[in-house]
Amino acid sequence: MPELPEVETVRRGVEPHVLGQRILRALVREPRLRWPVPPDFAAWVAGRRIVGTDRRGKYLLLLLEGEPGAPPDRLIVHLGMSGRLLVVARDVPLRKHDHLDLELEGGLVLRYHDPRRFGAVLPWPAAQGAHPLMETMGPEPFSADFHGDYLFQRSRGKSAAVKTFLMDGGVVVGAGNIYAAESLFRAGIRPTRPAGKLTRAEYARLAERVREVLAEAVEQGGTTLRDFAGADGRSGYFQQDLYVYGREGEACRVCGTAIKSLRLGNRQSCYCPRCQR
DNA sequence: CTGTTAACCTGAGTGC
DNA sequence: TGCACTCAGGTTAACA
Repeated sequence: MPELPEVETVRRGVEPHVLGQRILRALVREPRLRWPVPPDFAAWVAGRRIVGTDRRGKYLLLLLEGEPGAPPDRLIVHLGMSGRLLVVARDVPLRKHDHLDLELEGGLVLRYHDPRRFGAVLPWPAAQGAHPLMETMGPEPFSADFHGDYLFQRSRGKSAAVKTFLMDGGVVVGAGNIYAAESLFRAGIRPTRPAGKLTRAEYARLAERVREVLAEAVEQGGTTLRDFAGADGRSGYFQQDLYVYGREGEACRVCGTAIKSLRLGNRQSCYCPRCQR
């Protein structure tokens, strides 16, 4: 499910409900996520106040009040492929795969739901410094560090397909299968081109389109194909704006040519053979 | 080092 | 209906 726009949509949906709220109690029904929820998790979060939210790549962060004067601890939430983080009333009945609840003092519950359990909920004390997961990440697409020249430099000597390169979280965070395909379409670049062979100008275009696509998708509340929902359970709308993803065999919305599909790194990759060279 | 593949897990869809 | 099979928005461990 969730690439950067979906995670950002969830963050924005969650934030107003949780800001300043104290977590009264945590209930872990199923600790077996991508990484196990540690046994002391409930004790670690109980009584803590949520002082902020943040996002790094596809990771949603809840900032928890630490010792006075100390930086906030973090609760790292990853939605994997099928995860949801919902704000619900306390009496909303449990469904299958509701793995974890954070009960807030105002009466609401932050509920983590994830059928495939590819996601994670991890406590991360500030005293432990940066999480290893965040250490190896590339720049945020909306940061000043992300631009065409950066992609150009990073890609030199690489023979891997440009789409694979773009989806590598060590290069830039946030673009998964949908948005990599859409960005490449808008930039007019074929996903199979070896990353090291693109020109500086092509990367300038690509960086711009990556930002554009992600920004539009955030604006639309993300893309809902199956599993994704915002914190309020509602769908996103960006699926209406897709040019290539999931449109194999359909007519290109720009030139009418049939959209083609192939597999790159075991991922379906759709493109327009006429618009993308 | 780079690049590719399989694996993690459940559910939905398809074809027989 | 049911069974076997394929595929799905992410990430990483294991391999060549």
